[in-house]
This record gives sequence, C-alpha cells and structure tokens, in this order.
Amino acid sequence: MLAISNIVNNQQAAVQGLTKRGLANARDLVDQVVQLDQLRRETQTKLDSTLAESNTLSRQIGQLMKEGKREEAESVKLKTTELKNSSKALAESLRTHEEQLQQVLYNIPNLPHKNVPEGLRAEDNEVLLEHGEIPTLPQDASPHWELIEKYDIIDFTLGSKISGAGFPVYKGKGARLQRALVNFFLDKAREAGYIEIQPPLLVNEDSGYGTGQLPDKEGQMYEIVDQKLFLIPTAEVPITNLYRNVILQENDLPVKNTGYTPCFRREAGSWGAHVRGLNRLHQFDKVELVHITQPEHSYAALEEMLLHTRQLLEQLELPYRILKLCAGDLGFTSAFTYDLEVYSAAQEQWLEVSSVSNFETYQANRLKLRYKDGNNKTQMLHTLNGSALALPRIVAAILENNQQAEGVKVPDVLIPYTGFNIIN
RNA sequence: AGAGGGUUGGCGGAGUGGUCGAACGCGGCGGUCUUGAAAACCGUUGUACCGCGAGGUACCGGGGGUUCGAAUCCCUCACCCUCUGCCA
Repeated sequence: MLAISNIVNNQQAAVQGLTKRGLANARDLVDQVVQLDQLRRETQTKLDSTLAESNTLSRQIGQLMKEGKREEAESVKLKTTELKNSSKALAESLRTHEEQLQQVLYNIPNLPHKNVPEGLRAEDNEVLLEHGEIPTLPQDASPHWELIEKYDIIDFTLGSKISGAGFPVYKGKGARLQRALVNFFLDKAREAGYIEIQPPLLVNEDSGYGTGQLPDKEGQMYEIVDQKLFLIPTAEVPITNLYRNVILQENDLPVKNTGYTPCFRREAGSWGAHVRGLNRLHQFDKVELVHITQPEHSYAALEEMLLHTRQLLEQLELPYRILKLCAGDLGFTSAFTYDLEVYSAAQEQWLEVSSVSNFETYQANRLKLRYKDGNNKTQMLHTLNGSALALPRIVAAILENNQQAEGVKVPDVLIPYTGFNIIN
C-alpha cells in the first residue's frame, strides 16, 4: 500500500496517478485518506494524553499504598475511573479510524511511474521492440494442443480425471522437457547472481496481505479453509514475504532471490476457446526472480531483470516482443511493468510469458520491509519481481514454432538438460 | 494426534502485580589510551505512532480479559522443546 504521508503530502500527484490508471474516484479516495488520517491523529493525541494522566495517577496510587495511606489511595482511584472510561472510548474510536484508513489504503493501487504510458486498455500498451524472426510454418501445422496428443507428452484428459480441467499431466519427454526448462532457468538465474530459494507452497493470510494478493485478489488463490492457508499463485508471495517485518542492513543489498515453484490459480470465470491447451492453467510451473534494493537503484535493477529474461528467450530461439504496460493495464501493486510475449506460430498470437515489475515501496510498506542506511537511519526499500520464466506458454511456443515433419526440434541450449534433441 | 514444559531487546539470560522499555553478560557503535591494533576503561545501543518542541503513548510470541496499575494473573490462538503415537 501507499504510505499515508506520501498521499497526504503529495495529494495532487496521488490524484493524478490514480486518474491515470482510470480510477474515476481518485480525488475522493485521496480526500478520504487525508480526512481519516486527520481524525486518527487527533484521536491518538487525545488518547495519549488521557493515558499519560492515568499512568501518573496509577503511580501515585502505588506510592500511597506503599506509604500505607490507603484512604488517600482510594480517593485517587475514584478519579481514574472517569479517565478509564474516556480512554476506552478513545481507543475504540482510534481503532475504528485506523481500520477504516487501512481499508481505504488497501483499495488504492500503486501510483504509476512517470514513464508509464497513458491508456486504459491492453491496446494502449506500448510495444518497445520485437526480436527474432516469426517462423513460417507449413500449411498443415498444428497448434500445441494437437501436438501434445500426437506425441503423447501432455495429457489433459488424465489430468481432468484425477484433478479437473486445467491440471495437465506431463508424461515422458513432456515431463523431461519441464524439468529441463526449470533447471535451465535456475542455472541462468544463479549465474546472474540470484540465490535459489525453495519456499513453502502454502502460505498464511499475513503473507497474502504482505504482497498484496489479499484482500483484493482473494478469488485468485486456492484456499485450505480449515487451516487458513493459501496455495501460492506465484513464488513471489513466499519469497518476498521472507522479508516481512525485516530491517535489512545496507550491505545485505541488493537481495537477489530466485525460486522454482508450481503456481496455483483459480482463474475463475476465465475459460474459453482463447485459453485452450497450455495457454491458461490452474497449476503451472514458473521460475521467479525477486529483487530488493534501494529506491535509487530499483529502475536499474528492473532493466537488469528485463535483460536477463530477454536473454533466456533469445537462447531458446523464441521470437518475442516487449510491452511497456499502460497505466490502466498495470497490476494493482505495480508502478511499472514490462511484459514479455513470445510468438506462438500455429496459434498466430503473442503469449505473455513474463511480467517484470517494480513495486517501488508499495509492497515494502505492507511488508514493513526496510533497511538501515549508512547513518543508521531506517529507510524504505523497493521490491521488484519478474518471471524468468513461466513454463506452459514457453512449451506451447517451442512445440508450435519448432514443429517439423519428423517431430519437434528441441532448442540447442536445452539438449544438455533434456538428453534428447527431438520430440517424436 | 495425546501429555507436559516453554516463547523477554541483535544474541544469551534475569525478572511472578507498582517508578520495568525491562538487571546482568555478549555483540554493535562512539571515545580515551596506542605509530596502528588488541586489551583495559568511559559512554552509548529496539521499533512504531502522536507532538513545532519539551515530551508523551504503545509494544516482553499474536489477540482478548481481570486490575487504579500486567512482562508478571486469567482465557484463547500460533509457534518451539521433551516424551508417547504415527510416518517419508
């Protein structure tokens, strides 16, 4: 969430940023924050002085009791009753104001960075560049959902039988290709200086709030109701929450973590013809990068992550393009996002395979993640993350783009990992 | 899963109702001394919020309660340890 002071002291900028995202009630939201913050502070000032008075009296009572002056003590006690009532009422109203304020803050998205393009719809995203040649496939080329059946490497029917739609079963070379991709991605991340993390796949409610999945995206996560645990929708959640309520030292920075995990998403109501096959799943594999750094370095870190991700796609010989998301298409918690899309030749469409974002202080605020600078002062940090990469659509693109009469050619860089060079 | 014991500041560890944000030790930081360092000695050393400031308030695993007053008593949840059970 945004820092209160940030909103209150820069109201105009906040309104502008939220309006850029397409929020019709931006002014109203900012006003609510200002007003609730004012109330909260007034209430706390009153409460604090009431408690101070009552603390003083309590100490008096203690002193009197010690001196054996019970009568006097009793009379002081009477005075405290009134204070007690008013402090109780003040505490109650303080809590109400704080809760309301937090509620409003939870529902205010991040402010877009100034370089984020104007626009509200996906069509307004800016195509930064296209890389690689789009392959021309033979007339009888198949989409990946036919290829996986033909070579019997991914089985949706079996998945439905044991789990449900959107839970594919990977078999034989299909399974080995998955494992190869995961290892390839992790090795590259390690070479780029990322520490590999294997986090839990189930997280608690606090973690959901920490990275911003809760409360606004509750429907996206699978929940173990009786344990109040959530299946992670991305490794971002556990790996970033490692740093919840943490004050890092300056020499811990930058933090560069990576992790492979399955990701679980309910994707309620988003099924249809355009999400056939591997395009959208309830469970999929992904290698994630998480970066934590000082504000002044975060945009350099973002570029570094983008470059890393691009290089993966280039090594896999997949044609891709980079989008700069417009304000309206930006994720709730993001200040700036690059999307990377690969071209899936048989489907003849671009598929998003990575999203690289700078959250600036938005997550760090919720997480209470800070660091001590050279002067031993506590300062805010920026968090960033990016997929490098999400597997299913990469697999879809490899299958479709590399299909030949004798089978699907495995990208050279993967052969040491797969142990085979063709899927047939 | 059952029984019992725990959870205190960066770490170790006192504290069982009154001036405790918390003894003491270690570590960290600053200083004295030294050519420099070590040792020794002196000082300092949590976080958040409110307040222009002086200063105040809250926090001893989380939440709630009793009391004029709670780290200390009660309830509840989480986690840790030991034993039993089960299992990879």
